[in-house]
Amino acid sequence: MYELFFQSFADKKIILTLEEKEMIRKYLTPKKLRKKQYLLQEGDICKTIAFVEKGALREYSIDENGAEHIIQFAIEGWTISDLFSFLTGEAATYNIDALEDSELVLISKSANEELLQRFHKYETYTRLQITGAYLAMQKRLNSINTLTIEERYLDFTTIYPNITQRVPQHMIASYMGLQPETLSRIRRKISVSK
Amino acid sequence: MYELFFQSFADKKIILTLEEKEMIRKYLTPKKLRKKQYLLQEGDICKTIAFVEKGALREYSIDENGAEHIIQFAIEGWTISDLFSFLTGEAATYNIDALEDSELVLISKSANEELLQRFHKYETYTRLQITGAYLAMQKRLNSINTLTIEERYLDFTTIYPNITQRVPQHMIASYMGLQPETLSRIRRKISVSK
DNA sequence: AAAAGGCATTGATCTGAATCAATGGTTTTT
DNA sequence: AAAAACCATTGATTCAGATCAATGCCTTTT
Repeated sequence: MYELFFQSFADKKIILTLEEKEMIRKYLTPKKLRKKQYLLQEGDICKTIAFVEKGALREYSIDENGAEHIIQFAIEGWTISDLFSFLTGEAATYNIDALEDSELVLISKSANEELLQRFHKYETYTRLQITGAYLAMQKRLNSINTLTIEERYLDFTTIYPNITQRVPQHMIASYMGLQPETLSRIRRKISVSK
Repeated sequence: MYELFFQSFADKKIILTLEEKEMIRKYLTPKKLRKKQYLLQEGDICKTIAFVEKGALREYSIDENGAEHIIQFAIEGWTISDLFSFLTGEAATYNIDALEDSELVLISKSANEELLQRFHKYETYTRLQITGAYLAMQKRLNSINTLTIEERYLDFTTIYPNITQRVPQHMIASYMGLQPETLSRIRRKISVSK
């Protein structure tokens, strides 16, 4: 259990002994989520960071017109949370729900704090994790300003080839800040030119 | 010297003794930059993280049409770098230059690595720093998808009231992903409605 | 098995931002 | 002090993506 979670330490060159894994394991809680089930709703306080062992989730905000805007997908190996709410204890501005039946590893606020204090490698893990997330988001922001929509979609399909198969197209449009009709037309354009 | 730099530790509730400050100071290099001078050019390898003690800088990419796209401003108390290039040693994709005569504190790659290894509080500082940057960027990305341009500009002026006075308007347009003409019209619209 | 709901696609039209162009003011250079 | 470069603003026009609308397919519900 928690294979992928521990794998994500190894991916960052953080080597854990069996004892260390045992120790960390005590701070973790497994959780299964059915498709369409919420992990977090806007207004609630985000109590956990979730690591995805299996399945797929989305994080999104809802604007004043009731439209959803997806800011992140999370599949196997990804971490998802309303980090601002988690860290500050303020009401969440994002919703998180499952796009497929999913298996998560949850880290509570107290678990996170204790792990950070007591276990140096966990702080390093956290630092590398957030650094990677920062760089990915910076790249995404830059793509929005410098690339055409076609290029951005092709980028998306190469970076997340799996998600394209698993997630409805209108959600990819939402992630890209487009209307579903627009993404449909972009895809047609691309398929014609090939 | 380095007042603001050490202040940014205190802001994060990281208390440093005089001895610790002395120790850190040995890893830092001061640098002055004239207005319009480059700190980093696309294609070079980013050798340092820069903390701004005084002045203002911008970080931007240049697209295939030669247009500039500003992804970040940095004024007093901010940190600026092409983090991807710094961490991987690959060629930088961003340019950084000074918008005013500026005074920086530079942290080299080796200094960063040694500080991370030898001084736990520095790793914590780094972690909190990148976490704040991540949250700010996430908020910015969400604003792009959920707010009108007017709202985004008003947000910008409240979050960075100083930058508005110090930076040419067309650069703020670039940061927002707009044409200068469009931002000018938005501003007129806002001033009329008040 | 039938009905309902969700989804991708396509067409027609509208609209907000980009583009092109000109002007006057301000700052920088010489 | 004059010339040059830079910049914000305004007007006219264009265009890409949004919106409105309809259709057929597929999946889920009953």
